[in-house]
Amino acid sequence: MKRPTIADIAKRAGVSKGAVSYALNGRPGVSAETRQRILAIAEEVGWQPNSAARALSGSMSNVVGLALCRPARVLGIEPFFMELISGLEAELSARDYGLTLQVVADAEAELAVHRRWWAERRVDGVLVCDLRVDDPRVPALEALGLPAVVIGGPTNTGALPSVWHDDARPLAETVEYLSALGHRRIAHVAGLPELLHTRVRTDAFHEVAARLELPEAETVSSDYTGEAGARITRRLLSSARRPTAILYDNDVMAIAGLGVAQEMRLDVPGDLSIVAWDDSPLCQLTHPALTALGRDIPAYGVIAAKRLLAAIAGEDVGDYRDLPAQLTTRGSTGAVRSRAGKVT
Amino acid sequence: MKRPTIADIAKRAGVSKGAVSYALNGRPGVSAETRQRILAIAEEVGWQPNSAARALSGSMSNVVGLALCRPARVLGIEPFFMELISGLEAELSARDYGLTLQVVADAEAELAVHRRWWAERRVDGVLVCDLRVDDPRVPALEALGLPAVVIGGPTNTGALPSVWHDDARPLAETVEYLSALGHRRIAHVAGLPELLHTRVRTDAFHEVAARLELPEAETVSSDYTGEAGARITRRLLSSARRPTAILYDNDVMAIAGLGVAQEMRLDVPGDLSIVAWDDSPLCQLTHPALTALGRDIPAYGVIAAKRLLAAIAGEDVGDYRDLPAQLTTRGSTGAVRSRAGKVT
DNA sequence: AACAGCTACTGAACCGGGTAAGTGAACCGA
DNA sequence: TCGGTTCACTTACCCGGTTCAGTAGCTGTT
Repeated sequence: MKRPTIADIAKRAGVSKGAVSYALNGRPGVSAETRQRILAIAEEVGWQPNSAARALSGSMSNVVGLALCRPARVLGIEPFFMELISGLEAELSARDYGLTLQVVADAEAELAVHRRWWAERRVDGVLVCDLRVDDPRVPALEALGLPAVVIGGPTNTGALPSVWHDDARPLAETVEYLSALGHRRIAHVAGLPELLHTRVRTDAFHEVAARLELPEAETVSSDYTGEAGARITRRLLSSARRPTAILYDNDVMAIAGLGVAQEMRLDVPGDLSIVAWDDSPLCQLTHPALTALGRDIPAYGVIAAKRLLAAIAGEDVGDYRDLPAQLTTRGSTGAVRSRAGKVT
Repeated sequence: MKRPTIADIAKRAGVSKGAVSYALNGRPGVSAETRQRILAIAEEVGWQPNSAARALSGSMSNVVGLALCRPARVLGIEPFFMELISGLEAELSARDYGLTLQVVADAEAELAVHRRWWAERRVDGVLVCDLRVDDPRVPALEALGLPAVVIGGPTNTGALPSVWHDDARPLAETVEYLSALGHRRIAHVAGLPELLHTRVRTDAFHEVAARLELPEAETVSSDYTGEAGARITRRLLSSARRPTAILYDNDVMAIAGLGVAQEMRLDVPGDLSIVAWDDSPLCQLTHPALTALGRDIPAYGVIAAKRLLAAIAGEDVGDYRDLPAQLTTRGSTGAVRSRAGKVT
């Protein structure tokens, strides 16, 4: 019942601790015969290395950290994080790495957690989500020398490697698609304005709006909750010159927006087209189903984990550009009705 | 830049390592004056205990483990797990405990993870989710002597303490409520049949159906996905004697079911009443909004964490019964239409 | 003065691995 | 036959804390 140590194995094999250590780690210094004997005993007694002892002498914890700073409600309802975690986990556990998770209140708390993890040598590296426009974590992590991979970017990441994807192009393509369907008044319900990807999307939105000469393009910030999505949609649709298409920065808000439109007796897509960013299974459950910009999030997590492990191993990891989001058209988008079109 | 150790502090304070250890841990053996001096130095150099060294000598890792065995898609879309994790985390981090997460493929893999964690002394205790009817993890964890708290139960948990809530009563109340609204043909779209709570709910459903003399009460198993919910709903509503009310074991299936009903031009709640188990914000985004059985999941997580920490501390922890789910009625349930009622 | 009892420490062992340096025996070439 | 090399180990110490057994110095008691 007591957990065996290498000393126990050494005693049973009639060799020293050192020999056992060499044998178990596949290092030279023991004969093939002795190695076999030691491995057999280790197997028999169910030996596993004590992680603390390994971490203490090897100065590696074989753990990476992920701190999330979103309120419980949002974390729960956003499939993104769990899908990302699934992907991270798949890669980490395949390489015998653990993942520790901490939910924090804000960016300062997250930084404090990183510092503590580092000082306590609890993790070998961290993943940084929700990159902010002027993110205090980037210079702090650089100063600490704690291996880190930023999920997002690729700008504003300092010297930290990033795993990113281009949001500007898919956004432009989506607006171009809506424009081709005849939409002239398009609104963008964006996410938290302090997040970098919100900035990227918003900038791209205004740029393409200018290019396509859509002077009434409007961006509104939100907090990703369904309530915010509903409230903003209600306001947008109540205005005299209401938009004929709305692009939401997550699926929950898009679903809420669809609900508001239906409550206001607007036909989707006849009177209003809706596009969601983040194509989770939820998008297929509504009626009409939501046209959405989707990516393979677990795969993104796998890449991020691979890169972080490489960075921990001391490799010189550069930025990695993942595939951009793909627009999947479903029932929520369509051509502008002639009447609605005429108002323009 | 190099992280300070107690030896560094000892040198600067002109005392021995032991004295520093006593001072930093608030134990007797040093004068108040010396203690102050040592604490000041520790503060100044930013000392934090090396977690590996502590774990090695103290034989406590200050980490608890949570293994989840659901596919990425389901994990992402079920708010339950993230909300639970938020709650767990709130309590754990307040007590300087970490949470390690692992996503696994099946119950055997989960057990293997528990064994490894135990053998490597990586965790001080584990949380067990998704209790199965005949769960191999229970006897295995008992045999290991690894502190564990089962989230679910209270039966089939052997000698392990559980944090549970009664599903039978809320289910019965829900069926009684539907019955009072005139529903006679009620279906139950249950979750994975191997999960204990599915069994509890299903048994309760048939018991109350017998009591209320609803011979056509039917339970169908599912895998919690929206696709399953849609498929089963389509089949139920296509039958000659279709149900007038359906109770779904999670919100995603309920939303999918609502979609199918609307696609089939059935009025909700006129032709069909819908109740969802798990009241996430999603339930309020549909039209009509979903009547749902909800609980405070983060609070449940806090309790589970408290209990696990108590069990780790060697306290004799008993089962804890949390509040049962509360039915929140919204637009998706209503009285049976006379025409529909007559069919009975 | 002798002794007990206390405080405030010190020194060393210990947790369970990793690893550099050292050792004895076998082997090998000149 | 002897020095050099390699092999297969052993020895001993390290990682950074915790903890237990001393111990020196002071106080109080009789």
